[in-house]
Amino acid sequence: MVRTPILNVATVRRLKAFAWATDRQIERLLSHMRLQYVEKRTVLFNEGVPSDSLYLLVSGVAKLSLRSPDDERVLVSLVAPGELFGITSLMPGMHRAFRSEAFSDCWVGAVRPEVFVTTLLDCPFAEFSAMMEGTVGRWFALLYRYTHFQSSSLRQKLALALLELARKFGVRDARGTLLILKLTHEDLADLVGASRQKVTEHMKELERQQVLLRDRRRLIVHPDRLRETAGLPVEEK
Amino acid sequence: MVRTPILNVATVRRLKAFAWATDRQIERLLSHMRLQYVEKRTVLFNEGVPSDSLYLLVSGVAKLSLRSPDDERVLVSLVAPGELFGITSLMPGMHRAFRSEAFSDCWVGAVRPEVFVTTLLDCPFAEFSAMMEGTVGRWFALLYRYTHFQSSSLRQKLALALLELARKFGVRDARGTLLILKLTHEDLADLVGASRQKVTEHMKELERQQVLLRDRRRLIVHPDRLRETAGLPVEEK
DNA sequence: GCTTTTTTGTCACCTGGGTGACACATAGGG
DNA sequence: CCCTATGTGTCACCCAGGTGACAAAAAAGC
Repeated sequence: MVRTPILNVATVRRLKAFAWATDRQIERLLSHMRLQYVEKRTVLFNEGVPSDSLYLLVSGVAKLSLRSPDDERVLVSLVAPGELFGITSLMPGMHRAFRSEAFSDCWVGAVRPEVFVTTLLDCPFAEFSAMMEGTVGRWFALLYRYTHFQSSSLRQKLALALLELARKFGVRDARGTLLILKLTHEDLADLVGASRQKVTEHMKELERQQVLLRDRRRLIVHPDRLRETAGLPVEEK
Repeated sequence: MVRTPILNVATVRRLKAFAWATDRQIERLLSHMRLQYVEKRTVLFNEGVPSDSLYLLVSGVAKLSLRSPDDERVLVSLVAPGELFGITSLMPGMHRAFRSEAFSDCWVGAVRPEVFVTTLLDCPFAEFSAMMEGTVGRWFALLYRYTHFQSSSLRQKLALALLELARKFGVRDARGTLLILKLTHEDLADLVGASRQKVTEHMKELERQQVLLRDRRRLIVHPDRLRETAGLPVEEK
């Protein structure tokens, strides 16, 4: 039988969580936290689902992972006791970026993000949340790209990188999405961590497959087809 | 000659920056923002330096990069007009994670992070900043690892991953830093995106080189030597 | 327009790391 | 304590992508 841990201010301090908060704030927060036992291998949340809770790992080890194009699991990170996770819940309408499951038997505390923010910061959740999105949302996109790079071929990495560029620098055009930058193959190579030569080869091939085309030194891409060659699930934000 | 752009509420709205803020807030923010022209290839800040400004890209394209072990530049991301960058300044005492330079001629607005936060959120900077660190600081460490993976050999990736694990799960021990987890080579392989077999080979070699040792199924690592094999600059947080 | 510099396209060749296969070691459960 | 399942060590072989080299094509100066 497993004994339920006691979750009080002292425990939280020992875990070095919320180091910046006062005892009173932590007490209030704890009163809204539901503690749950999660058995090894159990999935706490899956990537892509709406995120409505923020978690504190009390004991054990949790694991964040994602599914790669060829259906393998990429282990993104291991979560240590005292760490907060499920942070997408702090940004408005954002879905889970990773799957979380128990790497060993765990005790986990869950709170609603609104409670978390208003308790520890006394500022409306909506404002904080918008601020987070405006500032760190970008980093998330980056992390997303890099974690997906992990198990991708060069072709897929290129597609992923071009998709990000299309989102940032693309304008609609009769023939697709026009990237308003002049990029050399070398720039792209630096972006995906490959050699210039191979990038040239793959770009040629992508052009041949009508995934993109070039008008002088401007690229026009076809996001849907890019998404397909990147091996991403059909529709995604 | 270059004409200085006009930076007013309308311009900011067109850039879709700070979409959540009111006109009054944006006006106040702008009154504290110093606009500067940055010529192509000019470095705005370097990785590792203290970060005391937050930037808004007004026009042009900026570039974030880092130097890899073998002294190559990894292009981490291209920044589009309307994006905020230099976000490490929002976390207490954090140093720049990347170098930022102008990819094309740019106009950039700079603000002090305290002004940014207090203007847009009306909450003390110190509190917001601590909150950021406590919540998204972790993601930064991840992004750091993944961006460094880009140009690393398997051996270096392993070292990087083990360093992160040591930071999270390590306890000091007479022989080094003991990781209080039972990890299989397969777990490590998933973490660095490699095959189990190769991980076995490299772990064996690292053991032979006294970078780490094994006590039953627990790892004891030597962070300094790991840092060395990871090809990281000598001392770093 | 002509010259210089920067990109692009394509080779041939090499190497780090993936794959499959299998023996051995270890750890846990009963 | 034994048996089974799970982890480790080591092969031989293959392939994606790196490297160097060089010619053709575009851009950028002038």
